[in-house]
Parts: sequence; structure tokens; C-alpha cells
Amino acid sequence: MKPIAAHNHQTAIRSARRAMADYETILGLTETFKVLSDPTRLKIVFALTRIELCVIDIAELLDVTESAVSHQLRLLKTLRLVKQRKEGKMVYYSLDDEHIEDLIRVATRHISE
Amino acid sequence: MKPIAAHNHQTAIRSARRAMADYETILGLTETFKVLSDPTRLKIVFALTRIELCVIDIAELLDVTESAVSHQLRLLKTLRLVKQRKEGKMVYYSLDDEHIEDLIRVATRHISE
DNA sequence: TTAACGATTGAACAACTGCTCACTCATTCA
DNA sequence: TGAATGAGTGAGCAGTTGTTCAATCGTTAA
Repeated sequence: MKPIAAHNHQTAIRSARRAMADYETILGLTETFKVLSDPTRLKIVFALTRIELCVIDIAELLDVTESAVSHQLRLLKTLRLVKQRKEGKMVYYSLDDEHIEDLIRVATRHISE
Repeated sequence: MKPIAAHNHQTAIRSARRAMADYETILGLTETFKVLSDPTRLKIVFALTRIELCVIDIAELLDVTESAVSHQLRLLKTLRLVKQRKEGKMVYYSLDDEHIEDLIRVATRHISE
């Protein structure tokens, strides 16, 4: 969508205001983007793209402590990006939402233009 | 893509490692997500969706100082999300990349599921 | 029951972020 | 030229974030 020039402040402001989302939507979107804006969390998401993993697997894969992984997984779970499945004392994590992979795809297109 | 269960650590780790992007790509993606993870910046992007605006317009629209807007615009420009067009002493900003609107669309789908 | 192991949690700390404030730069117009 | 206006900048500060560390919880196996 090609932006048009605004030679009148009020016209511009009104037009832009119509395009704005409500504040709650803005906050929801920023939360979604924020959760993907940390290398550790994004790596976790990548790792879970094809296979479900337990905390120790992820920690070994990313070379960070289990504690750090656990903290980040809680965040990812709260934001409903991952879901968990308990099996004995192991907890297996996997992606909860196929939209996330779409997001990564589109963002990849952006950075590789 | 449905994740498969991994009952063997090494198999799981190898499979996940193949899915991982290289670190440079990871960093590029997190930077893109990070720039969209602040309400002020996301509002600016929304405002520029339909019309190009100058700094004062954006500041009035979002009810923040021109300085704050200018700081954020610089970031958005560095990350190539917006571009500028100078006309006299005014500087008009507009979106630089149609992928950004796609990103917002996909993220909106995620939060409204 | 006890020991071991996977996972989780809370506090604390260092690093980062976004805003404000004061100032400067660039351009226009009287 | 000088004043006014739009825009950009750097330092400093308060709030936030991600990690570490130590401790705890839950489950399994000896």
C-alpha cells in the first residue's frame, strides 16, 4: 500500500489515526514481537520447529544453563508460543502455534531482501 | 509442521540442530522483532501504514515529544523499516518495506486466535 | 525411605532500553 | 542577517530484561 503525501497536517493526522490499532491490540502485538526478540528464545523456537524437546536437550543444544532455559520457556508458555507435555519427570516442549513459523518466515524475507 | 517425539537425546539434538538457523540470521531476526516490540515504535509503523508523516505529525498523533519520535525514527530507519523524504525543513517518513505489514498481519492473527 | 535427576523458582545483579532535557543543525521567512 | 521552526543529537536517569546462583519441588529407581 503506497503512502500518499499529506500537505495538510489535519488531513494527515486523521488519515493516520484511522490506520492505528487500539491500544490493547498494540500491546498484544508488541508482546508477541518482544518474546521473539531475544536470541535465546528465538533459538528455542527454532529448535522446537521440527521436534519436541525436554529442558536438558534444549540447554545442551543452545549451550546455556537449564535454569535459563526454564525461565525463558515459562515466558514462551505464558505467551502461548509453546506447550508442554509431561512424561514422568521429563517435560517435553513443542510449538503451540503455526503462526509463529509464518512470522519467522516473513521476517526472514525482510532481512534477506 | 507437527513435532515428533524424541525418545533419544542424541537423535533429538541432531534433529533440532538441523532446524536451527545460523547465529547471524538469528541475530537479524531478533533485531527485526525487537524494533517492533515497543509500543511507540509500533504505533509509528501503524501511523505510516497509509500516509507519509513528518515528525511533528507523528508526535502529535502519538502524544509524545518530537525528540522521542526522532530517536525512534532513527532506529526504524537504521533497521530499514522506514525511509525519509526531505522537503524544505520538513522530513516526511513512510514505510520502506511491505514485509512489515505482512508481519503485523500474521502477528495479529496469532494474538486473536 | 533415600538418593538421584529433571525441572522450576525467586532474589540479585549487570546490561540494556526508552524517555527527558538541553542543545545544536538546517531551512525558511521577515 | 536574525528569528523562528522542524528535526536531530548526546548525556543521564529510571525502568526493564536476561542471566546466574542457590534452593526447592516432583518423580523415579535403588
